Amino acid sequence: MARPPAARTKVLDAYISLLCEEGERAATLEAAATRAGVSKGGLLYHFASKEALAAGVIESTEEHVQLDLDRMHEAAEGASVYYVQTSAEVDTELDRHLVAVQRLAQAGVGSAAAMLEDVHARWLQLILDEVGDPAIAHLVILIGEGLYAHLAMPGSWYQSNFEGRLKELLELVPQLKKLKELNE
Amino acid sequence: MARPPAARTKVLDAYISLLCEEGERAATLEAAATRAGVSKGGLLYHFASKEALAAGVIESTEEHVQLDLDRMHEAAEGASVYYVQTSAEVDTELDRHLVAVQRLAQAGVGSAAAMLEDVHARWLQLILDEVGDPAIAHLVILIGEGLYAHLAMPGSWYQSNFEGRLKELLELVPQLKKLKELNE
DNA sequence: GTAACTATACCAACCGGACGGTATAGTTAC
DNA sequence: GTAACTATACCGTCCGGTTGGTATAGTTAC
Repeated sequence: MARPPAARTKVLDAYISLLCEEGERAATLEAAATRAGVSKGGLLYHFASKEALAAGVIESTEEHVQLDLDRMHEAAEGASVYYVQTSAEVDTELDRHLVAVQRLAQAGVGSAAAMLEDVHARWLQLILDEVGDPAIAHLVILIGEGLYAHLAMPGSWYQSNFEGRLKELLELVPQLKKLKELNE
Repeated sequence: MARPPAARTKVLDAYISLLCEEGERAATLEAAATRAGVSKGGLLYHFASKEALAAGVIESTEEHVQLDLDRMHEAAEGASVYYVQTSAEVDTELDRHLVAVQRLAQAGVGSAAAMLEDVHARWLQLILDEVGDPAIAHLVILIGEGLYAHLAMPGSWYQSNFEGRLKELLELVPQLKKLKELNE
């Protein structure tokens, strides 16, 4: 191997950015190549098809997810709080990847949808391990999902209405565990 | 004047179905026309452009949203519970419309994104009127959003994991109001 | 009352552009 | 000399939109 495949990484990153910022429809092969500063031929040298590109995104995402799950497992603040907090983070590499995968899933890429299901299942398991009760775990997952949906949506409604309230929200999350007792 | 424009309604319904079931990319003019049992030309007679079709969906959605907000305002079980419950309903006309608008928003249709922001703001206001505390209202909105995100996602993970747990969840929602006191 | 005309509600065929993908010939860095 | 590209040209397909036409029902003029 002579030179390291610099283009491969750049193309993947550009494609993810396009998916996040412009949507799946705008994320064409040529647009990805241009944004990556690579020729279309160069892109297709590394990713033989658009499907292969999507697979590349998913593969790269899986690595980030695995790291996140490890951190979540060992988080001092608990899995639930960690999960909600990271769901609200916009600028991490993991979130960029997950938004991209979400876009792919909604565009009909089956493996992307499957991956999201799998990730959700793994998140749920860790939260369930912490909080014990399935209904509470359900609640926590939904809150994270809700935050996530806002991030994945174009527009700034979330920013202007919930900004700064995140800290307050995170303080409420550990209290959710008490709900079950309260309910009985 | 003469015949009623039967095609118009059928086309709108077909386009919404396509957006929900197959995604924005598959929701082409020809696909919508075919599903509506109309020629492409016939479709374009009623909706001069794809943009006009989207506008038709949004307009139709606005009517359903208005009805829902009225019902939410007068719901005996309270705005929060009503909101979460209806967020989990898959088969209503309103949800079909909202999923369609969401798909449009993520495909870059600005007016669709604007509408969703507006609807969220109105939902939040009603919930805030009920629960008083902004952080709790925040929480409720996010739970509904989370449910909604699952519905809008292809795949059946939600069905197999959360099915039947909705009742339990809905019982927890009114308890959320107590969180604030608990926290102090 | 009927012929001429208008408006509505479509359909079928086509056009231009974009996009995914192929092919090929040449270039650069190690 | 080989992996990692660039550059360009091209093909088939699909998609949004245009055009030209048809059928039907109501409206007007006489």
